[in-house]
Amino acid sequence: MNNEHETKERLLECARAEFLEKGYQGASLRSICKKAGVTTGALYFFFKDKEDLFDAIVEPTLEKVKAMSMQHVNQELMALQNVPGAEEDDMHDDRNATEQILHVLYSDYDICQLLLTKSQGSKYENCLDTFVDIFETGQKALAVEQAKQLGVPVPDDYTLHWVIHIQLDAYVHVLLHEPDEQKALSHMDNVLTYLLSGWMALFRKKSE
Amino acid sequence: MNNEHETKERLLECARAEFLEKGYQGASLRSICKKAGVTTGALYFFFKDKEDLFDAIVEPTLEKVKAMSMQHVNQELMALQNVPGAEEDDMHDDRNATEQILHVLYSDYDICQLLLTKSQGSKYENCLDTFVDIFETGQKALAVEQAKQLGVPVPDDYTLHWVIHIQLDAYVHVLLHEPDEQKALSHMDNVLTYLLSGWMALFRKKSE
Amino acid sequence: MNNEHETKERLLECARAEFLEKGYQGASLRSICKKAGVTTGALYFFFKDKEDLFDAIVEPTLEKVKAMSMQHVNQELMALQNVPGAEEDDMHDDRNATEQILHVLYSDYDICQLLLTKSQGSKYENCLDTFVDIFETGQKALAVEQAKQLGVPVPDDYTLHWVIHIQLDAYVHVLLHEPDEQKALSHMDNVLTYLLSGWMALFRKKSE
Amino acid sequence: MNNEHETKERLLECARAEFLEKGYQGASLRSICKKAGVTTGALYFFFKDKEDLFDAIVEPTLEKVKAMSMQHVNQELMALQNVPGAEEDDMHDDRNATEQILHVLYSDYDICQLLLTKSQGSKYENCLDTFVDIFETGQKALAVEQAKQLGVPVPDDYTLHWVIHIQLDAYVHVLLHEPDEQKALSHMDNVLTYLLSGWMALFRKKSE
DNA sequence: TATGAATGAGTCTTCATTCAT
DNA sequence: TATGAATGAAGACTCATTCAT
Repeated sequence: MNNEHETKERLLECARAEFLEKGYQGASLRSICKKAGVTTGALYFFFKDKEDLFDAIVEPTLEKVKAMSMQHVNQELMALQNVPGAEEDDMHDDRNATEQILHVLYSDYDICQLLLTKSQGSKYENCLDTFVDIFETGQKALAVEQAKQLGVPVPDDYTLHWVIHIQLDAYVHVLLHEPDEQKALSHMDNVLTYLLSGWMALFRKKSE
Repeated sequence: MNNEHETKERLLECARAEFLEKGYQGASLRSICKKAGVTTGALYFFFKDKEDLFDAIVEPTLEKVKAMSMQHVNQELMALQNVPGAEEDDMHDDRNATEQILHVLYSDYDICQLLLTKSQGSKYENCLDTFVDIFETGQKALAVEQAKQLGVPVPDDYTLHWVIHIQLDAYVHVLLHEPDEQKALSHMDNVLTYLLSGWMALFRKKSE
Repeated sequence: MNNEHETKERLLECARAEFLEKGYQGASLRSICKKAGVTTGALYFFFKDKEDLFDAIVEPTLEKVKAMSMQHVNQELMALQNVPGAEEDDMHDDRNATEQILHVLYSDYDICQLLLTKSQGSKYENCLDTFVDIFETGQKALAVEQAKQLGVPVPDDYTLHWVIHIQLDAYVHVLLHEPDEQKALSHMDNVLTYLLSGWMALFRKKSE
Repeated sequence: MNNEHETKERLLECARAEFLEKGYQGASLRSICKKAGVTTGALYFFFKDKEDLFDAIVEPTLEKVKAMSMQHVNQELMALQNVPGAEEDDMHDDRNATEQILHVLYSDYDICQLLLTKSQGSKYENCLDTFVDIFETGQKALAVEQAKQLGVPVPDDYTLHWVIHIQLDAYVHVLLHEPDEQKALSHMDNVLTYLLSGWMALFRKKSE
């Protein structure tokens, strides 16, 4: 009524706060509406149900992150085909990628918190798996290529799967424990070293 | 009634199943009692409230794991003081430690699931942090010692903190995705290589 | 908007479907509006409230049937005064009347369903009584005349009242169980025999 | 608490009143509880849900009437096999049967009202059909027998089905319009004459 | 004519918890 | 030890209705 969708925005804001505070299951629509200064009916004018409200808060961010992830994977795949290239560049690329990824994640800081730690009971409970799937293709291709060049066997699927997980966990962890983007980035430098070394170790000849 | 604590045991068992199925918040005490064939009053004779019931299920395991963790840390600390020792032994020790740790975790398989994925809303929501704290002391001492021997600066606290996390995450991940203990152990071999390489990379001279 | 009363018609149509499906009480104005592709406000422009909407659907048919019923009663009354006539003609007239009545009822088949089985909670809950009242006058006159001619006492009021009811129930029953008008009519032939015999039995001398 | 099931009884009583007043759909559990002086939780201790509450009120009566109906049908069937007997006795039997049936119905007067006019939306909406089914077998056997004796064709199924309906409707009608059992019975005498004549008319030779 | 927004009371139902017995 | 009974607040959600625009 006032101006464009003011109430809806207020509802979304209050809902985000409530979900962050109490988690998806613990959140109360009543409480959200009270904070927003409207009746429950108003909420149901804008949103189909609790899940739909959560969706509205979380989907845009999720889509953004998903799109970015796919783009990164595609770039990696293309780089692999064209220039079977220098390691230093890889490291440099990784750094850039990390910076971009972190930036997107920190742009929607609390939405990410919501998805990662407060979504139990909603359909986003295991949304991390989606990203594992996305990165898996790229990582596998990389592993195959690298193994060929080094003349060693390709690490088994389970291990590769786990490596993706641990890399994603690095982002999750930093996001969950370091609220400042700059510090997060600088910390991620060390982490990348760590992860890269680990990754290389998978391609060492067993006999050595 | 029958013998000593039959009812209590039955309640605990049904509660565990319910918590596993629906999570801490989603679980219903009524439903637990119905499955156990008693009335809610009976439950409240044995347990103060919902949280207390969850405690009773989860605490013993948690204590066991905590004790074992502390013991491992202590052993490591002692080993560090006495025998500034051979690397191969370290690797060997790590393997042994991993085996023991996995065994304890898999002994109480579903309690661990409960704690790691179904405790949102309870005070155990972030119980992993406790273990990070426990291992942190040991890991720091190790880092200091190792840095001294290699003549490089000690990695910063944040990084060390994160390393612990990633190591614990390795256990969490395997526990969450591999129900078979033997397979878990064999997989962990690869993972250890990965983690150890990452760890070593933190002590490489930057100039190199 | 488009042409004259397009929206109103669409609302009426959707409302009829909803009332038929869920009954008066179970029907939802929202749901009706959604199906009609308008907002609730639009509905309230055309109709005062839920009852008024139901009225609009049901009244025309009700009036039509009421008018026809009164006409039949009047014809019967007039026939009674003029030609204290032949029985065969009666039967023949009855058959004609039945045909006409059925035709009107089947013309508005689902409105009749609505009134007879889905109007609980509305003011039409007992609309059948109206028709009992209408036919009662005619039937009583007929009974008096017939009793006089046969020299037997007139059946008591209660019985006469009931007879009307049972005759109407015959229509109701056929309407509710036989969707095809032709079959309904042919079935009604047997029923008329039945009803006529019953009616005659009320005028038999008790001594016989 | 007070004495045996006092609250439950009070709930049942208030519920019956509310259902009678507003119908199944219109009744409000809140309102029932308020009248009974308990909270909604109490109601849900005794009854699973709204339907279950309605069941508890209605089932015993329904079972009683059903049992009695089946017994009557069985008696009729047996009488048919043994003594292909005197008509006057039949009439007499019918009278007795009617008396018994009416007595059972009037014993639970308002439960019957509930079932017949206030059950829309519940699973008893069409409970009358059950009774049609019950009586249909008996009536058909009777029709076959009678047709054989009189040397006329058996009336078609549809007509027989309708006859049952109309006979049951007689009970329904009297129950719905005459609150006094004695008056109802005396009225039913006339009705029986009517119905019997109608029934006989179905077996008259068409040529005559 | 009709929309979009909102109300407020109401729906049935479930919850953890209590307590006399 | 445990039951049976009950509380009271809250859960998500739907309702018919209103009204400024």
